[in-house]
Amino acid sequence: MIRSSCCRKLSTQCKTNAWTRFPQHGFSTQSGLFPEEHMIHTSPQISDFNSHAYASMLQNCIINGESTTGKSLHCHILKRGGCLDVFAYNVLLNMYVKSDLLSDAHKVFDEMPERNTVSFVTLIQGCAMALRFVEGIELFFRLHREGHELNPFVFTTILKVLVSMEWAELGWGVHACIQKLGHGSDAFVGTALIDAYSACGLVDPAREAFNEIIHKDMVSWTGMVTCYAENGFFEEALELFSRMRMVELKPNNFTLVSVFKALLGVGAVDVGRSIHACALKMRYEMDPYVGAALLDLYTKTEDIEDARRVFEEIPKDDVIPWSFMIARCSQSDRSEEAVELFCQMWQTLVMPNQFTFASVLQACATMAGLDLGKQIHCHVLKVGLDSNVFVSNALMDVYAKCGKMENSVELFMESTNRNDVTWNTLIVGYVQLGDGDKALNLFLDMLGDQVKATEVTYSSVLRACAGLAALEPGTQIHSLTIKTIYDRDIPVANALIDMYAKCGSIKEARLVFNMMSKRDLVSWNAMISGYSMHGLGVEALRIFENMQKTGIRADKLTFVGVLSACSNTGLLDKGQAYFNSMVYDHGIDPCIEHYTCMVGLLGRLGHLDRAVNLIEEMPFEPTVMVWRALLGACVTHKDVELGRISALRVLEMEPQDEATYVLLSNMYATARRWDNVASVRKSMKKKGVKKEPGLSWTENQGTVHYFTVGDASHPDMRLIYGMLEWLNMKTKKAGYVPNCDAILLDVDDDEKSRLLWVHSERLALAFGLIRTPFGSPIRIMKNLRICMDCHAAIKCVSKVVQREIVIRDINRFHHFQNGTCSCGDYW
DNA sequence: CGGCAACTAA
Repeated sequence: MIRSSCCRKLSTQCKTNAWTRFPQHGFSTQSGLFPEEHMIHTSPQISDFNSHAYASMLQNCIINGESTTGKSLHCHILKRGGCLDVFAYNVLLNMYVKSDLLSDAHKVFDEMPERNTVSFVTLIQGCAMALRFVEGIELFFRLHREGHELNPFVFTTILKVLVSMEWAELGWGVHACIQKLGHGSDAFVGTALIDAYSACGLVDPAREAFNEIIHKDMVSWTGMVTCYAENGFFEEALELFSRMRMVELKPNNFTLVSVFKALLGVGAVDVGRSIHACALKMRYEMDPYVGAALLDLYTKTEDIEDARRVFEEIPKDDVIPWSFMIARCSQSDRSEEAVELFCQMWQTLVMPNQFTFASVLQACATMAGLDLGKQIHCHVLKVGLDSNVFVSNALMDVYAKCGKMENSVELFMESTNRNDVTWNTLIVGYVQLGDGDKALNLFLDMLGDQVKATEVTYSSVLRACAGLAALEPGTQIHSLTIKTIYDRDIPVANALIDMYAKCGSIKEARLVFNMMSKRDLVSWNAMISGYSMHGLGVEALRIFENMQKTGIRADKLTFVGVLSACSNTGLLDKGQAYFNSMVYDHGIDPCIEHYTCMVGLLGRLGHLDRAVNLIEEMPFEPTVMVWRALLGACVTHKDVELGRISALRVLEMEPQDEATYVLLSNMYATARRWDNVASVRKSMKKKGVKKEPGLSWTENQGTVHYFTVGDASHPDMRLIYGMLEWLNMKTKKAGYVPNCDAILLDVDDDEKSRLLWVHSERLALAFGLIRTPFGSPIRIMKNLRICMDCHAAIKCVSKVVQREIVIRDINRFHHFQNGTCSCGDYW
């Protein structure tokens, strides 16, 4: 009687707690799986405290996922002071484990009057589900210590835990134990072993485990096929699959997934199609995993139509097929399609996840679709995924690629989750927009924030250095890459070659190139165009010939380098031959850059008529670069009329291009057509052409020293002007005659000569001569084309002072040495 | 009363 009243009391308690708060999980009369409330009091089994009845009711709770009901049953048992048998306790334990209530499970486990192997295995499962692997392992040891039976269930369970922990050492011990007990022949244990070895990439031991299984079932075969497929043994996977069919085991959906993966690995799409047909016959086409594997197969082999067909067929109530298609479209340059799919998905009410957003935003970034990006940004906020690091990185990338760095920075400032990609996105954004200074500052902040720089970081900041022609920072970053071993990364090494070449250290560039153990197309292209921009055409062509021997196929950019090397060096026959070879041997359609090189090459050697013919013949509208190339040739070869036409074409496209006015004026002056010189000056004034201030700079001991024309602001100015006086005297003696045509101002020749000697590049040169040790090269950068007279003067200086002088102007590098320049006086 | 295998990926 006492028991009964307790029970009544408890049942009302439970009713208020469970029934009112969770009506949907309460005692369900409709399901018929649980007795109605009054039945608890009247049921004879329960009043007799029948463990078996509780066990079966708890089992029903597990099947139906009714943890609340299970809990109240537990309450009943406790209140009645009842003592279940070990079987019923195990079911109770399992009920808590399956309801993700590990601490309750632990409590039950501790309170059980006796435990058996099943109790341990059940709790270990719970620990594994809650990712508390160490606890699981401890229970395994305790099970062993307390002398419970080590049956196959124990091993399948513990092997799974070990795989999750990636604890191989203990795995071997467990395998030894399995063999000692002879459980290796058990299909379940054997398959768990296969999976464990597969996860470690140990295919041979997995195969041994497979061979030991006496009665191999479907799962064992599939496990082994999967092991091969996962570890890149695609042929073996397919071979085992066909053997499996010979023993007349029908593959299931699991098998098919691995087979499709293996087929993708060997690129056998056609076989894939026939197995796809089998899958249809076996009605597995609606399995989401099979669907995803098929999408994987068809999208990776560029067979988008088949992929689309699969996609149309399979169920789309899950985010994965959508994400899959969107991701693959974004990655394979079908951004519009990716966006379209995203819109469709949005309408089906399937919730996009972080992957979906990251992928569709990637498509937006590729398309530079700002409005679209903003709309998706709104969706991201709505869904609350804006704090996800992948999504916010992708958003930052969209804004950066659309040139909206301020928005990108804003997101960066707000972000609470940052990783290396976050920093890289911003750095790459600045580099792409040509803001190298900001990129480098951000790199320093990144290092200060203890974020590890990656290959992407290094190659980007090196690109920034290349753009800024900043040799010293570039060299420092080079040492950082060596320290972190990232210098062995091909893109980083390629960026180093480019950086050294663009900073004037072509020898260092070659050194990096030589040190590379593996080179790709970009490495060769970087080296070829590096030599080309330094006027070392013969070296460039030698590199190109070596490249041919490696079997790496040349592309458009390779030939831009090769042809500009010919152009910069004046190798007409070779240039023509390479141009033909490009078209006929390499099957590359010439683009406007190739034609520009050829126009420059013909023009440089005085074949102005042929250059004009080529312009007329080429299948493109000539760009400003083409006309500039022709203008340069006209200046050199004193063809005033053609030069005038070329200059007008340039000015039509870029009316504010001061350099062109200067060239035009110089040309007229050389031809002594003074009235034309005056009209050029007039039209410059009329059009309000702003002279871009000429700026030259040189690095010295970590500081960049800038000079403008006639600059007197540098602290070493007295020394610099002293040096210039001395150079003036020495070069005059060595035969240098000032070319006053380079000065457009209407002043007398003495004054013109004086003005020439305060050109920014000469100030920088004088500073370099004062501040650098004898014998070391002097590197100067200029933001405009080097002036003709400076070019002549510096050639002379290089002989007088016996120093190598490297000047990078807006077009190329000039290596002055012993009275000559690597450009051969043509640039 | 307990155990083994498969999907996207910035």
